[in-house]
Amino acid sequence: MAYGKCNDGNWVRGNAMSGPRVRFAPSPTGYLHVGGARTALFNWLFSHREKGTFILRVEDTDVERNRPQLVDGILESLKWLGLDWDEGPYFQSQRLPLYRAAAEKLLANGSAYLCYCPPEKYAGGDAADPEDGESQTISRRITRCGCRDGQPTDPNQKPAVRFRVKLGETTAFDDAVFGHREISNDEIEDFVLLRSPREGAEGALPTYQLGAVVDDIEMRITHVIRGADHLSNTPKQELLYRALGAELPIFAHVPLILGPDRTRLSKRHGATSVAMYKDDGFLPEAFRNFLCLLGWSAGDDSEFMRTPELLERFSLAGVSRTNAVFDRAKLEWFNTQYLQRLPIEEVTPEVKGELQRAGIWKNEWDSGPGGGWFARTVDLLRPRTRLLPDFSHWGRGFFSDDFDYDPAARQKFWKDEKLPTLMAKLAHALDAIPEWNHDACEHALRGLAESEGVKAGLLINAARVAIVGQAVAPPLFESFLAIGKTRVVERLRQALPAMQS
RNA sequence: GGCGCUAUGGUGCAACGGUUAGCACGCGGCCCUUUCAAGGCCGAAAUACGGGUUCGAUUCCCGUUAGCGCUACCA
Repeated sequence: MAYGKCNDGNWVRGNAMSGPRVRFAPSPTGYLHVGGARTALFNWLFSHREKGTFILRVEDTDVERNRPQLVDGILESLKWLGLDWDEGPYFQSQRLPLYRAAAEKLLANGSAYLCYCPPEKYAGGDAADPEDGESQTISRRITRCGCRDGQPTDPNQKPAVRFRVKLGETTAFDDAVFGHREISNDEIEDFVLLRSPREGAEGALPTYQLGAVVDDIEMRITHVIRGADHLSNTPKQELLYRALGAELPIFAHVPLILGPDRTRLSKRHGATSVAMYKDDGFLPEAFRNFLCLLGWSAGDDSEFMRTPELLERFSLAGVSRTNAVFDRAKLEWFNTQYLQRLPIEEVTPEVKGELQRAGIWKNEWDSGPGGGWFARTVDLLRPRTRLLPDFSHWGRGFFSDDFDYDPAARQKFWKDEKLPTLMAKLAHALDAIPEWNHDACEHALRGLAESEGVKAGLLINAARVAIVGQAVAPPLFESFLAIGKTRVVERLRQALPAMQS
């Protein structure tokens, strides 16, 4: 082996002069999905851990399926996740001459040949392969047509360029995650390098195999960290590296992320795009922490790990080989943990963003005396929050006078018919408090309960619904302080009519 | 169909020849209590199956099964 593991378990070349170079190469056929995000995260962690370079490359060679406008969304999602790159984004669509030159070289040295078979002959293999398992058993076979031996099937066709796989040999490589891999070349088809030029197009487009390898060579990628769906493709790429006279990078394939039904995660599983999680109100760091633990572990029981710790502990050696199911419940748990455990100054900006989205943010909370109030209020609310929108939904009454009474809360805590009278008295008693503090409020309320012969809980629960419209809220007297005397008294009085109905 | 990869509670991970198989999420119960969370404690829940190797297999080997991947002029 030309390389080995260094102390921390990460694979590096023995004589690496500078740090490793890795890349994340999404293709703009959709949004950034969680599987891609996890791959990007591993690359990012690895490159930072090893003081290397993280390159972003957009693989947009499939004109048919490409949606250029999706690129921005992908970049945005990466940024939201905090996965910044050092180079790029490079676009394969702007590097076409590179791939064509490589194909020429392979043609010239006999590693490739022109294939004149009509594309339809091979295209649509999946369509012809019935998912239902009924009838026709189309066994797909390894493509080896007459063109390989210089007998063009149809010289009138515009040819594609295929790689000439040397039969009777074995191709092997060492994967940093899956270990030693070996396959007989006889199992590898003569894969296409350059697609046949289409009508009206200016030239031939490369396939994934060619594009990825040429770019990885040209960009001097040292570690290819990507999804395990490429494990079976790797021998082909190794053949390409050799035919191009390039040194092999270290491959590290990471297991796939599955849906709850253990099939590959896809749209029908619901939220699969990173953007949706952002919209749902997850914190990027919580999402990162969760994602990192899908297919990787620090080797012990550690779970809650902030990014610096992840950076410190990440290693390819800790990557598992089994596919993992994406569990939203656990993601939410992580978010809850972050919402509660982060230093308050790290969560207030996020809450500010949420309140802005909800249209109830006031600039006076930003700094000065008001800033202290905002941070204290967020701190008061956060033990009961799970996602960011909780602040603007059930926490709305703390920031806005415009809130509704939750029907279930009214139903539950406004049942007692004495309540309107009691609440009026409570409002009066609170209004009379000279110094608005926790104990004074509690004193006033409990005193009233005692003199009226009712349980304090009755007043507490009813008052809570009256001041914030919710059955769920922080402890009442702390809520009183956060909302302020004037508003509390006002809201108590305003609730009276609703309480009677 | 062919080739390959994988296999620990429902889920994510630990145990890398010897443990009463550990942790976390979720679930159930209890405590706390001013609602609801959080937190604390307790509990149910797993080595896919069958053969080997070994004094001893979750762990190593083989087979079966299942899932997934590749088998495209997609990436």
